[in-house]
Amino acid sequence: MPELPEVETVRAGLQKWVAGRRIERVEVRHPRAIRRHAPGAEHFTAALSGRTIVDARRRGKYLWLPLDGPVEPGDTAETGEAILAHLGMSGQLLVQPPDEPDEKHLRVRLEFADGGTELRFVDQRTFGGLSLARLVRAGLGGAELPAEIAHIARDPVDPEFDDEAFVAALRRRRTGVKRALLDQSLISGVGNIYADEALWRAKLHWARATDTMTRPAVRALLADVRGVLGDALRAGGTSFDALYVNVNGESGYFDRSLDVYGRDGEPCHRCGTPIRREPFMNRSSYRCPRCQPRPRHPHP
DNA sequence: CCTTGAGCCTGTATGC
DNA sequence: TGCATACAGGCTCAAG
Repeated sequence: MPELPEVETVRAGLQKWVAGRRIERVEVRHPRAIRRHAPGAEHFTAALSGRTIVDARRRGKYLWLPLDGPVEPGDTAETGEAILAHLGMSGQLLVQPPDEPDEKHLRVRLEFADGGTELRFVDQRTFGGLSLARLVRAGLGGAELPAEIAHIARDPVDPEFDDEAFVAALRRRRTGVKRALLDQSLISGVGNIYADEALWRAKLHWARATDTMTRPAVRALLADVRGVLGDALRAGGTSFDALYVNVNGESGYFDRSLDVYGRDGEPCHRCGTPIRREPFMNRSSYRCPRCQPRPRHPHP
């Protein structure tokens, strides 16, 4: 499942393979894949044709491709436009030769004026999608980013991530610590997998009440979040099935070094106690019952 | 305002 | 064999 490390791997691939290339033709094969683009498929296709992709950027799990050329008529303070992409659970952005047969779940195809490789958005479960976004300046001295994601917090890999503001904000919340880690308006880029991994490293139960955590405990957790993400980034992203592949179709391999996620019944790498899977927010959480015992006063 | 939980979507795995 | 059910889970939106 694409979380921050996987999306960053894709971003780096896009920067290498599509930045600087002019879009000639766009084909929308499934309307749901551009459902966040309100004006519809025809507008999306027309607006992209002839534009050049100038960069590949990312915040959390979102990535966008800034475009050259004209902004929409009437725009004033805005700084430009970009193709905004979210991979959802099963989305892939593949750079493929034109003669490569279409993937079964091909949703959008971008062909370039140079006649070389094309960019394909492939997504089995269609939780992800593409849209055309306006770039805006987020606050004074803020980053330039798509208007739709201006509410998303900086991710912990961002050099401008404010550690102490995060520590204070988390401690102000009245919720469980895992829910806080998954809240993209508090910290972005962390999903179910890396949340579980970071909590295992920090020896914290998912239901630990955020307002009972000390400042040093939150700082330590943040360091473990960075540790997990950093290890995954170095490994090139995680893959659990064939659904996630990077921009060139190459599978990630960080799954070999996971400590808890997907390891129900297998021994904890620290103490040998069998890892346990349990329901959490309509999905699953994995933890070591001994290293991460239920807190005395869990958040309900 | 903040917190919570249902629903979206489709392919795979499992049980009867 | 066929059918039903559970599961994967980031995000949105409505309700509390």
